[in-house]
Amino acid sequence: MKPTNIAMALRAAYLSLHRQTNLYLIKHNVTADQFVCLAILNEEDGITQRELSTRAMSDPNTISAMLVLLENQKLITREDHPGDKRAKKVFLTKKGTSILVELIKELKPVRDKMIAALTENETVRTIDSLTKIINAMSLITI
Amino acid sequence: MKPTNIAMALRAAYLSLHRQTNLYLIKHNVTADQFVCLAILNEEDGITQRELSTRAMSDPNTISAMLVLLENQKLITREDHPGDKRAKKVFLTKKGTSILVELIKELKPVRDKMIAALTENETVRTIDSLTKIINAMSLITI
DNA sequence: TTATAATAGTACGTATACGTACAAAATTAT
DNA sequence: ATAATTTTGTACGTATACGTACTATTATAA
Repeated sequence: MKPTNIAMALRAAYLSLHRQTNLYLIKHNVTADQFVCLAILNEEDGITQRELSTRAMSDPNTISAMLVLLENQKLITREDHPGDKRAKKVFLTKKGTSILVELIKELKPVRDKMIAALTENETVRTIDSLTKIINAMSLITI
Repeated sequence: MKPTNIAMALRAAYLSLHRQTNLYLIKHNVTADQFVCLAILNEEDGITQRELSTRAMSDPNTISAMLVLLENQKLITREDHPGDKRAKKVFLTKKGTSILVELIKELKPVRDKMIAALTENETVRTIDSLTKIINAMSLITI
């Protein structure tokens, strides 16, 4: 598998990673994208949906739908924002926090494959290059 | 925007590129993923849906649904495979071929941003690293 | 040759991506 | 202070991602 251009390489790499991640998480009834949300909330609780969508690189509509599902599974809760009646603050529940620990364990083989695939230098350089692409493609710069 | 790990960097870079591409193509009623299919068919006509799904890194179900939409727009046609009654061969129509030319023109700003974002060496190295990730994440190696 | 397994494609269901449109609330402009 | 604009979140619709299940066909095994 050798993509001819960087766009197809990005597509193939992202989709492959996404599929692998979903495969390892499916037994916990959590998707790769839901894992991203849970992990972000684990870093900082009580952020707004807007902030969560920014950090997760997801559309606010998508976050809205995902949070309904995560709420139904009792992995997160939402509270009215005290200072802004439009906004909602999102919190990990105890169940969400403990499941996240399991998910992280479950994903160890994926992390290991990723670490084995690239040297440390390559990893740093690749993140650097991807960051440049992200900034170049940023919608803000239109 | 500086992702902390390579998984999130990949996610952010791919989604950003995908959004940019969709933005530039929407006026032609073609999505980024449909563009991928059209471009692959332009390289080689008459391949099966299975082959197309492999090259596009898409699920056969997804390809099936996309081809219905592209067929409705008269951008592709499908014929029974002469040697395999299960399979279908996919072809670009004249309209599909000429629209693809327009789409490629439309995407010039995206290509230019991508070229400006990385040096030639960086681009080569990034494709190389992404290829390693693709192979590491390949479902075949499970 | 007949039974079994594998393959190509589709139907259906759920999750995600995201556009448009909307209501409620907050911010800014005048 | 009031009007105009922006922001937060949701509802709805279409496209994509992909699992499961199914039919038809092909390839393989017995």
